[in-house]
Amino acid sequence: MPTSPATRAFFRRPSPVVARDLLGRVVMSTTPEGLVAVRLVEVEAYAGEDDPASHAWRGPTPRTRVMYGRPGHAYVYFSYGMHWCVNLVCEQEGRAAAVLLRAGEVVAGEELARSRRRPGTAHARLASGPANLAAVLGLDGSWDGIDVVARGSGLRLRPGVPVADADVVTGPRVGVSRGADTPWRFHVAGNPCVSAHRRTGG
DNA sequence: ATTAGGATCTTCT
DNA sequence: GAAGATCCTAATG
Repeated sequence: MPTSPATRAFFRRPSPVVARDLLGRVVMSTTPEGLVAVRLVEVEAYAGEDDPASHAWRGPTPRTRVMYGRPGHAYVYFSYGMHWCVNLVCEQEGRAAAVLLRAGEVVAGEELARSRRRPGTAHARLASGPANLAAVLGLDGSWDGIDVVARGSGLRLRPGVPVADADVVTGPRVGVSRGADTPWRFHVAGNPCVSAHRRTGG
């Protein structure tokens, strides 16, 4: 029964299980500018080629190459011509399952995180939304494929404070039309950093 | 409070 | 040519 997100076994499990377990965990990026850490409060699971909402639905492309690789690596993709978003690859090699990191609270490196966002952004909004979360961590395409389990990696996970079942809310994934009936979005009930409160409530 | 539009990548039709 | 795992700003009620 893996409990630490810093192990390969943690990511070998089904992506919805990994997603739920990631709530409350801390993602940390280290760059020459410094360190930023975010405690996750909202994530979404995607399956591989079985999942019509997944980037891997139609099979491998150059972009999704990393999704088909080993678990515990980051799949970083460019969205809507503007934004970067981060997933963590799950299950065994070849399965293309992943968890999208959607929102969190900045718990370390607030000043650096703030410098990567619009001036005047409220604390709770710094990492609210997948592109915002990637932005405060300083991530872009050069991070695609990075191993978050490897010691000394620039992107790592910490145990954080796990979230009790009573505080976990599940629902349909945000912004997807195909596969919208699959309740694989997980977030912390009532947390102000959750990105889709206004749209879906809870 | 809600809505509409812009930015311009990757993939599919 | 269109849609998408988005976010921000400006224009409206």
